[in-house]
Amino acid sequence: MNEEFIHKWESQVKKGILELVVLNILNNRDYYGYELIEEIRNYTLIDIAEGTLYPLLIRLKESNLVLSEWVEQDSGIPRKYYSITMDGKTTLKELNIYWENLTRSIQKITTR
Amino acid sequence: MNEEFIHKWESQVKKGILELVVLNILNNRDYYGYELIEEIRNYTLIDIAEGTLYPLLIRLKESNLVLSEWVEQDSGIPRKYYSITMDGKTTLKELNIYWENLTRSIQKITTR
DNA sequence: ACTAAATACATTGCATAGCTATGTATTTAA
DNA sequence: TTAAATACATAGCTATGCAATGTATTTAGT
Repeated sequence: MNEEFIHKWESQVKKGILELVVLNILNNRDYYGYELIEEIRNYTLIDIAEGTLYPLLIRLKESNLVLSEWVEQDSGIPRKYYSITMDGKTTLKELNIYWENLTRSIQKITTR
Repeated sequence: MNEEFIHKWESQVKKGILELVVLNILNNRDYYGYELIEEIRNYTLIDIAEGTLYPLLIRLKESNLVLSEWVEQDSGIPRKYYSITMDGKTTLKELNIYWENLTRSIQKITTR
């Protein structure tokens, strides 16, 4: 068993998948960044680094798939909430279709 | 719908996944590179570029997950056949476990 | 009261992998 | 005879995850 290979591979596998995960979570309700990290860890056991998530959210915004809004708190640091756009929803549908076909075909290979 | 985003995303999603696919296919029998491209296209509809596969196979070999052997043909160009190693098999089991957990958790997010 | 941890955002630089383009060489089909 | 297919390979570009680092506020522990 090649531990180093597996470690690097796990990082590579996350590329692209994290955007899929974030968009799907934002499709349910609005989240702020720090909250998303916890939510993703709870749902997928993926420990997403802050240095990964914040640039990711900026990319999604620049692609017009999400919007962001600063929200002051009664107590504590202001939070930047993200919401999915109409374009984000239609794009997400395409991603989910691609993902489903991909996982189904890989399923066939791993179990035959 | 953001076509450009989707196009880039599909490339990113393949990172890591292609190694999983190749190792799983090699787990059944030996293949040569050019043959793998066709096999992957048939099974997964993923059109893998030659410039992607050959470096990938070299990486797998350098990680001792596969072996390669030149095989002369009665007619035509010699083929370099790849076979999975013992280390490759145990590593692949780990990758498949990670992959199954990952896809199962994403499944929960996309359908809730 | 002081300190460490948690919360909440962000950026820089590195390592890695997919893709296009290009190259070599042989064989087959038009 | 020319184009396409077979079969291998590499260079450079682009994009993303991650560790490290930074700022600032709030909360919990001693």
